[in-house]
Amino acid sequence: MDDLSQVLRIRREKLDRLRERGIEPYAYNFDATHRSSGAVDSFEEAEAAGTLDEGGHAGMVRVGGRIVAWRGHGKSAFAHVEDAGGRIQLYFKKDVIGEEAFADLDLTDLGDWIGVEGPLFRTRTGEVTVRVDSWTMLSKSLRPLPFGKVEVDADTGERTVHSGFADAESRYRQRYADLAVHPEVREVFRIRSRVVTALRGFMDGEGFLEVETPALQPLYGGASARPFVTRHNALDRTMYLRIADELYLKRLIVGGLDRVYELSKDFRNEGIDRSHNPEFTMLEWYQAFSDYEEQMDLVERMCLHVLDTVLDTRTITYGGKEIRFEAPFRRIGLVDSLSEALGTPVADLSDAELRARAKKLGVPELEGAGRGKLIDKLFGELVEPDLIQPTFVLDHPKELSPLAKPKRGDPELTERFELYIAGMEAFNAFSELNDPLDQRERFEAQARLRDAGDDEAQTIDEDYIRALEYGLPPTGGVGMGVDRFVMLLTDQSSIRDVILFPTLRSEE
RNA sequence: GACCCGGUAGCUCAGCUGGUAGAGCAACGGACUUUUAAUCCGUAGGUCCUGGGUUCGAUCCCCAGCCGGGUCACCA
Repeated sequence: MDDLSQVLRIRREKLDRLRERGIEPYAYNFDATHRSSGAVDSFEEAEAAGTLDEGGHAGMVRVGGRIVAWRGHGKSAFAHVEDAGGRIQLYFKKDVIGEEAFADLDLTDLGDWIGVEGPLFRTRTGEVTVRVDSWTMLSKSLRPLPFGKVEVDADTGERTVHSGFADAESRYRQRYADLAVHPEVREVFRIRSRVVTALRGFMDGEGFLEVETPALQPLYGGASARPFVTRHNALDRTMYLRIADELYLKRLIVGGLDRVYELSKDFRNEGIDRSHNPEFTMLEWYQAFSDYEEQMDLVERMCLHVLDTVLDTRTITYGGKEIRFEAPFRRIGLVDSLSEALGTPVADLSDAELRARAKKLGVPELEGAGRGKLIDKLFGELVEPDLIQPTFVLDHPKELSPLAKPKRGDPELTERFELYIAGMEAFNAFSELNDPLDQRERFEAQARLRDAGDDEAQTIDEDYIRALEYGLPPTGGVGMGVDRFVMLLTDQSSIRDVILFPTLRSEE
């Protein structure tokens, strides 16, 4: 204990003193009658109904919470405790709770969980408060939480937090502390949960069946990304964590489950930045007899459903920009919009000319890039930054879309869309390629890319081709980055801020 | 992976041309029975990220590393 810092040592000493005084510092349960917000509501109802007693007290409540603020006044004290409903003020008075119970308050600290019982009243300054008759220790905190002091402007209600918990690294590593001291962080994850619930509700309502496919796979596919590689001992073979759900879900369409969706973690062994975490949440769905046109309508309806359900608005602010969701969303052709940006039809430009344009814009690493890649790069440079309002980008080059059907009337393109919102790709969809022979050729083209050194090119999945040979009906499929969508709805600039425990390097 | 920025008390930060460190909050002791960033008086609290180097002397300068943030690249 000598090697503990002063603040930790003193709390250990208080723990010992609690036990010496016969107080168990770690309780088994607490029978609360209200959450803090409900207690305040009950007081205001009594007040409105005129049922307060002469002293201005409403009925007894029992509330449990974490002590987040303390103001001692000698023979009395004010505190705030916080629970899932918010904060409520407590008023401890020596001649109400008794000498001994009041003295025991010396052994409490910010961060302790306590339970209190007493009637509610309104203080001179107007705050609904529990006048504590008795209190119990629920859990002694041995490590100080980095509470900031919260200043609330009486006129505007504006909250200012003084010297809070700002170190990004600590906040991610100790998310429990981040959540404990930041109600607004808790709110982000409540919204995340509601978004997921709304997505499920939408898919279920559209007649889709929620399914679970393997996360641990003998062969990975369905996207271009490097996988996490692991080993199954009993089978004595290499296994991969999935990078996408796509190929398994389409096997289910072959099997006759005509509308399926999966909401799950995918894993990609790539870099980490503000919009990428190695494990992330995808929603993918596939609908038989459908194509990408119909899926655009479905995506629009889904976005509006989630916004209506979770935020009750169709206008959001992201990074200071107002984003309006109004169906139909804008639709632009990838190649058409690029032609416009270039001032010359892309079709009239040779690969060499495209390469020269890209080089002029400072696009690096163009060696070996094919026409499709050049078009994609130029699009990313010239068009993408302006896609703030929800915009469907249509019909990507075939080379970039090995699982999408050729576009009707233009076999160099595919029937594919990506939905961009606030410059971020949030959805990706195809009319699914269901010609097994074409699919084999596409896989083989990918294999040639692999042999040429592209370790993100897709691998040939013979079992998937076998499934296609049995017959995949026309199918529309969509993948949605759930984390990114939550970023939009919660106005968070980093994916780490919508993932409870983002991937970090080891602390040691 | 490249570049830029950062790592000092439990938290938020300051620290001058190099002389082994300060503040506010939290904590501790005292005063205070309606406060709310409570107030007032006092006290204690440090692996200055790690390891080398330069120097009489390094939180500070140099090198290497670790961790984080940002930008770019990668991630169709």
